[in-house]
Amino acid sequence: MCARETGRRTGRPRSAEADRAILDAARQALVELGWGRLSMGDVAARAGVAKTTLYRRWANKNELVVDAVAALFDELELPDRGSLRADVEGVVLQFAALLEQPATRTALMAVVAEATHDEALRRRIRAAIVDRQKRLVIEGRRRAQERGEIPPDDGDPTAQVDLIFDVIAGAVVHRALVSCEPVDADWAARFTTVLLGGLAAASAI
Amino acid sequence: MCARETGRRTGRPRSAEADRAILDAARQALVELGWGRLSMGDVAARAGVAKTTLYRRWANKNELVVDAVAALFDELELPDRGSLRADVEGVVLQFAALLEQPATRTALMAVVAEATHDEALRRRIRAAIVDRQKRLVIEGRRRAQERGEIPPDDGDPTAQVDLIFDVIAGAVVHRALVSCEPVDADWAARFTTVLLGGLAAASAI
DNA sequence: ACTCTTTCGATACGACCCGTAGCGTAACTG
DNA sequence: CAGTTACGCTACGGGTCGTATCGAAAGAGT
Repeated sequence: MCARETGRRTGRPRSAEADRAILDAARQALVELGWGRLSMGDVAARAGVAKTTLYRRWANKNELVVDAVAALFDELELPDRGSLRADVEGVVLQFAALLEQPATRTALMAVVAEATHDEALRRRIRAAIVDRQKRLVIEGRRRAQERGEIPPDDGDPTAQVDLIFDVIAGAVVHRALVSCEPVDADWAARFTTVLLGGLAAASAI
Repeated sequence: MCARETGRRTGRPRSAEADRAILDAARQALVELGWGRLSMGDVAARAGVAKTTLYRRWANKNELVVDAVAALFDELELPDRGSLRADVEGVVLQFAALLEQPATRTALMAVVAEATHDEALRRRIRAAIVDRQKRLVIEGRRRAQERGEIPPDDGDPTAQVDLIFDVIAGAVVHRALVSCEPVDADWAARFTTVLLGGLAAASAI
């Protein structure tokens, strides 16, 4: 989205090191200053590059910050822990650990807030962050079906996947970012009990 | 937080009409422009007052916007609909309707994002918005216990109230603001089924 | 009526930031 | 070496924040 590949045959190549330095500087500045007080000049100074270099790669502040944030969520995974309950608790704690890092927390809230009145930014965030994490729900469901813990699909599972995703991500984000209370193993266990009990009741209809 | 009561014995009184005009203008500007592009000069112009008048009442932009937002959540209520399920569905839809208003949506996200790196603002928001809404959960629980739908408390119900609150508010906020999909009667019904089933399973332990 | 106190409107101001433009230089290619 | 592109640097216009200043207005008390 920043460096063109086609038509670039000669000339001084872009510094990949500068890319990393800029994104790191942007994340660091976002943590320390927040969205409003983050300035492009400051990011450039932290990265040790000129401000014009930032604008050669990203069109504006929003684009740069979103790119800096998107990479933070790539580390989420869903290792097979042997049972649906363990998988859910595992991903809840993993997600919570990510949100406990000030970088991720500040970045996510800032980006979501900015997207509230920017449709293009909203689409970009949904594609880069939200839809990507839904894979975790889909994968966990598939494993649980293979284990026989939940019944196989009858029809389109999209609605149920969306509901589960909103409940998990919503509850964790709300507790971590709005209520500002810890998402520890005890909370994860109680939350998982509610979620699995609820899904069992819902599928029994 | 703005008008002092002690020591104010004489002089020209503050215009209460200006207060309302400023808060209305701030909400309107927040909807149209978002946090980043909302300017104090613009709010002053919309309200028909001088910019200095804003700074005489609020220390800075954050304080003004938070005050403008806090009032939006006062309209939430929990009418008795006769059953726990109906009460939950009612408050979910009511909350969702509030979040569907661009004013509330933009304002909430902007304020939460701003609070991520501002401890004082965070405390203010929790006291003014979060803790206030927990009353809805406490009241709904009490009614359900009186009806015999859920067992009475054994010990401190704080943890369960907090969990329920995070699940309800988190799921609704996440669907409405992050997933950007509608919270309609169908979704509310399915969500309530999951929640009540989960609570029944949790209390059966 | 007169004074005192406080608020109000209007204007100007310094500081900061965004995003752009121009220029000379560095790095890489054929 | 010539051509092309990225880079650092500087400067700029436009906008905003928050403050300062000053005269006028609106009440309260005597």
